Amino acid sequence: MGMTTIYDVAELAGVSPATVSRVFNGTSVSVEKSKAVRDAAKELKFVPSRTARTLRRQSSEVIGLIIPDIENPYFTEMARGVEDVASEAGYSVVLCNTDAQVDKESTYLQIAISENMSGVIIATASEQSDLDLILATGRPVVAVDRSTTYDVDGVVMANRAAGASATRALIDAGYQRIAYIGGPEHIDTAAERASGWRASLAHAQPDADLEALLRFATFRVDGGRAAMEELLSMPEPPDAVVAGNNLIGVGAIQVLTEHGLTPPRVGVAVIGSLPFTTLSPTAVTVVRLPARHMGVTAAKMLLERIGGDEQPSRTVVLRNELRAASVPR
Amino acid sequence: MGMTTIYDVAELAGVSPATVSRVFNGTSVSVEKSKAVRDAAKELKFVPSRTARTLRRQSSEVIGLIIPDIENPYFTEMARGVEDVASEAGYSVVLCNTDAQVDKESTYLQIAISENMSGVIIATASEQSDLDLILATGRPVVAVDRSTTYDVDGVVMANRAAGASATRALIDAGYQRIAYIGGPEHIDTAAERASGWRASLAHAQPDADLEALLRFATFRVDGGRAAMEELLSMPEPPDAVVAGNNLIGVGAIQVLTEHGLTPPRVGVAVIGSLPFTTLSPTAVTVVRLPARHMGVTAAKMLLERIGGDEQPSRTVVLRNELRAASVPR
DNA sequence: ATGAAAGCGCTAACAA
DNA sequence: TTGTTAGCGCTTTCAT
Repeated sequence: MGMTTIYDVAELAGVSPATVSRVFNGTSVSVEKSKAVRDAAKELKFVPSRTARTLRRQSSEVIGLIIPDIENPYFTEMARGVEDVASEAGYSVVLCNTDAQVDKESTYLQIAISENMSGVIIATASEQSDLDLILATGRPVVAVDRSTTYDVDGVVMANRAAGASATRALIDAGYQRIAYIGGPEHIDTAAERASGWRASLAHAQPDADLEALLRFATFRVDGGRAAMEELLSMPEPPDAVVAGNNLIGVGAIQVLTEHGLTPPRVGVAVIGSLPFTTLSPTAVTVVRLPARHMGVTAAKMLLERIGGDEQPSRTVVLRNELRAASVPR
Repeated sequence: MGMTTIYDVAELAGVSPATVSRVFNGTSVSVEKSKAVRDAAKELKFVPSRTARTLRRQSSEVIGLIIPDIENPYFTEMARGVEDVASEAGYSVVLCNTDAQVDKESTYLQIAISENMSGVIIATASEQSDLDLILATGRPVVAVDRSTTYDVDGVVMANRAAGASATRALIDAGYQRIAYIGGPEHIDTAAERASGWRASLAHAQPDADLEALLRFATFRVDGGRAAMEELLSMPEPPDAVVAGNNLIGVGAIQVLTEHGLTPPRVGVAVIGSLPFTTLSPTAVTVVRLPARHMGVTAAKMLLERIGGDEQPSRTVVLRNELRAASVPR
């Protein structure tokens, strides 16, 4: 029960505790002693205490990944990217789910400090997110998906371009009344994507009443469902819709299917991938967002900062990839 | 940069470090001193070091959740359940993704020990999984989804029943040649679900050649796709299929859709939910597995053990819920 | 109720 | 190369 320590190993191996520590940290130790230590460690099933090491070093090989919705495949795909890079570098990743609540987010940021994590990658819960405390500790922070008002590194999608090209694909396919269901207005990604839709549509149809075709929802399946129902109940319903994220897209398509309006009868373009869709892949236009790549990029940037990189903060904007529906209307 | 400690707070508040500690641990301190300490702590933006506390106490308010596939919604749904219960009790959850690899799993189990986590919830990567080391430390372990040969608490689904009722639903709907695509044969959940299928089908069709209709795949979308393609290329293809998990189901339905055999033209029953499907919910039979509930149950059991509960180990089997397709063939 | 002091397991500066 | 030793920040006995 009482864990075995470097002192136990040292005694069995006939060396000092410091030598044991050195063996496990790769600093110069003679071959014989090194072997003696390893043998003793194996014999005693020694597992070094990260806790003690962290306390001593004032830093742990752990990075925090703070996201608003762990059940959204977009974020889990990103988490995979982060994890792959981090574990390659010997870091472990603590995944924290905020449910888009600022107070939960604050708690996790405190924990990051309190556990001496070396850095944090965060998709902020809202504009209200408070990074002051963690930045005051000098820990590096990388913002993903959403940008912040803080002077930190960031990795974001080309959101306006995504909204624009999704919309253009529907225009090119001949749809006339193209609605937009976006995420919460106060989230910058949502606003930017909507502005891309607005620009494309205004360009093609200068006289269209855009605001009548615009809905804001939560970034969740039920948000997409509710907004789609509402759009269908309009006196003059849209003949196509752009979904502001993957889950909204799922909800919208579900409702359309239930109403017998399976795409492409009503045109659908989704910003974000639908990894678990059962639709024919050619029925819906998708603007693929490179979520995994976002995670990989963020993790690399964070590790550079942890390594002492002091250059001015950067924001990387990731290109997205249009896959237009190929089935004729 | 150097973090503020209880010593700094103590000095500002004019008390001893021990008193500061007591304030943050809820032991008896006079009202005035308590207030002085809180004020000083706020002023200095004091964040107590979990690392130091963990080292001293030899235990941290962290539980490890080790799963084979973080991108599978089944596991993220479960993670939500774990997280909700844990954070309610003041614990944080570290999510560890093993990719179904035993060596990654061992690494995470070592980290759990090394970080003094209070316990672990694990969906084992395989039969080879090695829990000896962590059990030797006396830490509680709860096995989820898959059972183990170790004497630990467990929470599992009623897998055989799930396989049987999925199959029966297809039989009742009038399908004749009902294939099965299961997960890897060596994983017990996969084997049990398959045996449920086998039993139901053998009962209804004593002369059927079951093995010709059985395929094993990975528990992933591509596994389902490959197996379904193979089934369709048989001289006498099946007219229905049972998918051994959610991702296999997605893959199978994708392939069917691409071949113009949208359910219910070919009958489909899936063991597990399809949270992001865009199908009409009535076209496919689903055996809902209560993943969130599994997480909740496991977390509660683990917390009881952490609290000192010493009763003999238990395994909870969770009931599932059949939602038969309601669209006629 | 409060303070003094020891020590959790490790690392790193200093000596040898 | 190796050992000795002083903490990292906290909790917790033991006195007071």
